[in-house]
Amino acid sequence: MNAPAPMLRLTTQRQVILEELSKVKTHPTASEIYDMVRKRLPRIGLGTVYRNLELMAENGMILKLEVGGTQKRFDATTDNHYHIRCARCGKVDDLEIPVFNTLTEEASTASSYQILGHHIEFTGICPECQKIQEDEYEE
Amino acid sequence: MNAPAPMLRLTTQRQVILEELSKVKTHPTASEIYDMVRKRLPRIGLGTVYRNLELMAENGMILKLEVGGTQKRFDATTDNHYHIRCARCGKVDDLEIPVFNTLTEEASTASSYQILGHHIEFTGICPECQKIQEDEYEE
DNA sequence: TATTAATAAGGAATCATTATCAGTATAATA
DNA sequence: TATTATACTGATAATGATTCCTTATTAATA
Repeated sequence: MNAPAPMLRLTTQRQVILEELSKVKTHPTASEIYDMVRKRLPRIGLGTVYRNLELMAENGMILKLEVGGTQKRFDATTDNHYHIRCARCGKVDDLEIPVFNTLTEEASTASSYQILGHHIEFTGICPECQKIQEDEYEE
Repeated sequence: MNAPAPMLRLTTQRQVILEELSKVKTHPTASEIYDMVRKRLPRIGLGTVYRNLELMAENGMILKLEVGGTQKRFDATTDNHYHIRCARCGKVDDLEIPVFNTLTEEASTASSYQILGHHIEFTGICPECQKIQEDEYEE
């Protein structure tokens, strides 16, 4: 059915993308990663960044976050954890609360889907944007 | 700061969009809603559908789902509930498990964000796609 | 080292969504 | 009811994110 997956070469581009993504605690979008990587590889193409993020996500090397907002975000930490997204600026951070492994079982009994996993996304206002909002009130 | 919100007129287009969205239990995308509405209003524009879905979401009449996948989805049921998305066909269904209101408080203590809410999205394979996968194995 | 398969870069193409604008419909009120 | 102000529509253009395509490179290995 599926063609055999080609072996992944560890090219310079791929390595740098992975390194830069691992450096940050945020969850950058493809074009943010492109900007980060371009400082070290000025001739890299945006398409290369997209292709490799996709390939590495398929191989479980990184996580592609299917969160709200218009752009997909990527994460070098692959173990399950939850996220919080700023409703104002769109930034995504990790949330340090334990993962509810029981949720998947609970969902299995409530649904005819074959459950694969779950993700919790909180919405809020980040500290920076809280400040900006306060300033706006003062004007 | 913000201009006063204009009053919302209940135009035919708006009414039909709301009616069609209320008819279905799924969570259609804007273009799916466009197709549904066009059977009754053949001359409606796609932009009108987008504009009105956005306005009605701002007014709390419907829910704009910030779920994974490339397209936004809309929901006529505005009370908080969780969703499950098919990893294969992208369909989104409701999940009948109770909402964890305590989660928001828990997140508040774990984060410096001002928490507004949360959403849980399960991933799985819908019954239809399970069938298709079984058929593929037999070949 | 020669072969070949995966990969890169660059640009075109696509898809979803938003913005613009000119004309129309509706509500407010004179 | 006529006038005026404003919301709204439909068509189309513009934008933004992502994917696709083509040709040239590059890494693995025979």
